[in-house]
Amino acid sequence: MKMMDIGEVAERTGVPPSTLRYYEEIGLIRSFGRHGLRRQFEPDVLLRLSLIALGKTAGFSLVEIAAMFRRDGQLDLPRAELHAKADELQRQMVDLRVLRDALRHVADCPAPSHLECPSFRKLMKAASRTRSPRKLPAKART
Amino acid sequence: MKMMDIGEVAERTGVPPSTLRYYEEIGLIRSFGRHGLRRQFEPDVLLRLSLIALGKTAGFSLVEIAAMFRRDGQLDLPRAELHAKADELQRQMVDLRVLRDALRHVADCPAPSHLECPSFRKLMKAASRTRSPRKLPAKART
DNA sequence: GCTTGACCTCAAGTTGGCTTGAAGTCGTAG
DNA sequence: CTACGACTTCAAGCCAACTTGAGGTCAAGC
Repeated sequence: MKMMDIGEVAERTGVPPSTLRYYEEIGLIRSFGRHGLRRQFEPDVLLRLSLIALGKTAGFSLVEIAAMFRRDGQLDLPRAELHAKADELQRQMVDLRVLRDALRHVADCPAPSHLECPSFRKLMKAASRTRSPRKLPAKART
Repeated sequence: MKMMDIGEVAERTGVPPSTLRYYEEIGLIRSFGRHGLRRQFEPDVLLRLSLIALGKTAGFSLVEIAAMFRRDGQLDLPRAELHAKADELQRQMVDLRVLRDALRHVADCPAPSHLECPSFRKLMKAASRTRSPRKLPAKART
């Protein structure tokens, strides 16, 4: 039962204390009582934070992620939704490929104006067919 | 010189008038004078909006996109940067593939608890190595 | 027993990309 | 000529996911 202070959790996960408090506030994680004022976290929380990170990377909102945990901490993953998500990622990959090719073309095309280059226009058209992209959550740590 | 009202532009691009006004406000598009109060847009703007959409799909912010246009409407993209961007997209694709596979596994794995499934844990680890994901801008119109 | 510094709360602020609402203008079809 | 409806402005609101700041608490090491 080695409990951790919020600072230790932060250090071990890279998730800042303010965020951990926020996560607790919205019910995404739980602390196990206090030591004085201080929240005490069970080691459990580390795994849970990994799962949260995974979910975020996949483009789920915090609310969606919260819904995937059962009260016992087990995952309760909506299979159909996961498949949908995987398919969405697949489409995103296709879009990215088109885009990547477009950028590469633009970088190498000798045409005086990209806007007049037929193959660029074609690539653009392909790209404009893309599905509404879901937000891949940011936090590019700049 | 067939000018368009904002409504026509909206209809032809799917971008709502409020957004078009917002884009003009931040200098992302321009209108060519007014007819009475009404903005008049040149057909040009349609192409420009396609490019903007393309940029958004690639994960560029509106500010970044704005920086890619020269005053004459031409694109101004340094080759090196474009290649870098393309490479970034490539990495993003790889990350997405890992994630997609992880999701598919989770959706289909018969293990009683994902947390105990070795291959899930492995996928999680792989996913947690992913680069900082670029924001694919959202606003899936729900 | 006192200082220290890691924690605490709560409210408010931030960012990006828009949307909404109220109140006003104006070209055109009838 | 008048009504209509498509436009206009401007300020404010919204959302997610946090962060920041002010002011307070408290356990542990000296």
